[in-house]
Amino acid sequence: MDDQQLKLNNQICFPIYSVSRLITKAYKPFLEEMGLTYPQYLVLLILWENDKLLINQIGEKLLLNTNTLSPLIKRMEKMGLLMRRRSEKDERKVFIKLTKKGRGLKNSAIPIPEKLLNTLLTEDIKLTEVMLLKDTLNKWVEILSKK
Amino acid sequence: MDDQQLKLNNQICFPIYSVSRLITKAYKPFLEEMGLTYPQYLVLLILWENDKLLINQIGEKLLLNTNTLSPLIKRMEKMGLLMRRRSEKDERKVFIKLTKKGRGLKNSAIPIPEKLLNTLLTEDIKLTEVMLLKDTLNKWVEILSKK
DNA sequence: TATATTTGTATCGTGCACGATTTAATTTTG
DNA sequence: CAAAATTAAATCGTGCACGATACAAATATA
Repeated sequence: MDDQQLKLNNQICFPIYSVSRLITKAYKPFLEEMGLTYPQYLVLLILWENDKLLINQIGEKLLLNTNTLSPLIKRMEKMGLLMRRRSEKDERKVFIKLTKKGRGLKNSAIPIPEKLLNTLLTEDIKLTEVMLLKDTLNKWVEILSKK
Repeated sequence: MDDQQLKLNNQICFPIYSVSRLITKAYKPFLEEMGLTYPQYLVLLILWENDKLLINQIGEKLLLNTNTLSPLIKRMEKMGLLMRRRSEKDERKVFIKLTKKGRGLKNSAIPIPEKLLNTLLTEDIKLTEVMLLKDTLNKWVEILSKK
C-alpha cells in the first residue's frame, strides 16, 4: 500500500503545529513576567498599534472569532489591561481601549522580540532563515485566510 | 520609541500560530468525514506506523504529555479506534493498540495528504516552497524540542 | 529489607479555539 | 412604517494544551 505520505515525517501540518507550540513555549518565560498568555500578548500588540478597536477588528487581525475573543478580552479587562465601552452611535459595537496599565506594559515588552530571536538562533538556525520563514508564512496567512 | 519589532507583521510567532490554525482548518473537512479531530488523526498516523505503543512513546513523537494524551486517547477508545491494556510485566505501563476499526480507517486516510496539498497549492504557493518549508520546520522541531 | 527515589499514567484547573446558537441593535426591503 | 435580513457581540458545548499535582508500581539505595 502506498502510504509513504501518511508517515508523520512527511506531513506538512505536523511540523507547523509543533513549531507553533514550541515557539509559544519559548515566549512563556518572558510573558509570565508580565502575567500574560500568548494570545493576550497578541491582543496587546494590536492595541499598542491601534488605540481603539472593535472586537471584530481585533478578530480580523488575529483571525479569531468573538467566541474566542469575548472571554479572552473579559479576562484582560479583569486584569485591568483594557476597557470595553459600548458605542453610543451603534449599541451593538464594543470598543476596546487600553488602560494606562495596558499601555504601560509596552515598555516591558520592547525587549521580548530580540530575546525570543536569541533563543531561536543556533548554529543550525540562522537569522536569514528565520526571516525567510517569517516572510513565507506571512504570505501563506494572506492566501489561506482568504480561502 | 523603537517599537518596530512589536508590530504584528514583524513577529515570527504570529504567522506560525496562524498558519498552524489555518492548515488545521484545511484538514477539517477531510477529517470530519472520518469523525476525527486533528490531534486524533496524528495519533492514528503514529499507530498506523507502530502497532503497539506506550502512551509515553506516542507523547514523545507528538511532543505531548499525558495530561493531553490521556483524555484524548480515552476519547478514541470510546470511539472504538483503539484499546488500552496494562502491561503485565510492569503495571504502570499502558499499551495502546489499534482496533480493527482504527486500522481500517487508514484506507480512508490515504488520499488526505494529496488532497490537502492541493488545497495549499496556488499560483503563489509552489510545491518546492511547501517542501522547503516542511524541511525547515522539521529541522526546527528537532532543535527546539531538545532545548 | 525498609525507605527513598524514579517512572508511567491519570487527574485537576485554567485558558484558549471553534462550530453552533442566541440576543439585541441596526439596516434593508416590501 | 412593519417585517425581514444583516450585523456585532456574547454564550454554549466540546476538545485540546499544559503547569501542577497525585498516585501507584517499580527500582535504587541505605
